[in-house]
Amino acid sequence: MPELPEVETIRRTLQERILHRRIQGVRVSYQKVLRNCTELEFNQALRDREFVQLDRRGKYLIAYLDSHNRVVIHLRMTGRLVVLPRDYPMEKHVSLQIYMSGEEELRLIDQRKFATVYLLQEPGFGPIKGLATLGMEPLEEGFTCIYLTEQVQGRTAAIKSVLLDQRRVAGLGNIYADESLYRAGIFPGRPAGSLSSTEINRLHQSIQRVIGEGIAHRGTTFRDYVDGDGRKGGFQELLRVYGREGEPCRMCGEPIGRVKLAGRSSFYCPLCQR
DNA sequence: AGTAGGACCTGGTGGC
DNA sequence: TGCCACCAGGTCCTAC
Repeated sequence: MPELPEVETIRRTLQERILHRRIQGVRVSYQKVLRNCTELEFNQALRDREFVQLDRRGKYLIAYLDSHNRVVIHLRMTGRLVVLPRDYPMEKHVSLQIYMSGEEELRLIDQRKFATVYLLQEPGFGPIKGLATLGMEPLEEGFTCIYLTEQVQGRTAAIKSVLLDQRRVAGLGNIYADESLYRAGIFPGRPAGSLSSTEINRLHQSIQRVIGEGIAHRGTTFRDYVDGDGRKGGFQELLRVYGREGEPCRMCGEPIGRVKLAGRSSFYCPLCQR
């Protein structure tokens, strides 16, 4: 579900509510959510500790304990993280609860059970391959036109697939990739290597703008995304193509089209995107 | 090296 | 109302 702007919004809202609070224990109701440790090990590592820092890399959340151990969470499609009073009624699909001082708890709720949680007790991100191999983030200093050019040149794969490849650009998902390509006027199925330098420049600018605006609007609630406070995002009002099949393009009025690329729906304007 | 397809899961929607 | 096929914002693995 959440892409970079949503995960960043969750990070910002959550850090106010979980940092520097004593962890009293954990409860794992879906065992497979823990990918590299048992419930017992997880409980032992967290109990009587506190989180001191909450970072984000791509779509991963990284929570640092005062022991220097780290908890890494990826929400995948439907994961949600919310802080609630301990006696708040249990929702369906709760995978994990972390009990904190102050009679509150952090809940991981995940309808499709794809979300993953790791406990890292050694330096580095080795055990989490996707995290260890992430590319540049759109708003990171190193994400330059030159960098993007290196990522696309010589590739025959569709530019959309390249944008979704987290090793090349960290944090884009289906929504923000489509919105970036629309704003750059590039058809998602174009071979990446066929983009001119002008198009790469436009795409670079579009990605940064779309991600920046996405964060400013606290993410996109297309289905059920909410931040750590339970609030919906606002960027869905600003979507130009995603989910708008058949509706008029805001630039030219042509009905928005949809194609399957790499198994994913891609929305685009047949006239504005070449 | 690339890419297509299946796997991981559940629920909502639309067709009949 | 019931049943069924299909769809979903992500990533990983295997097979070609």
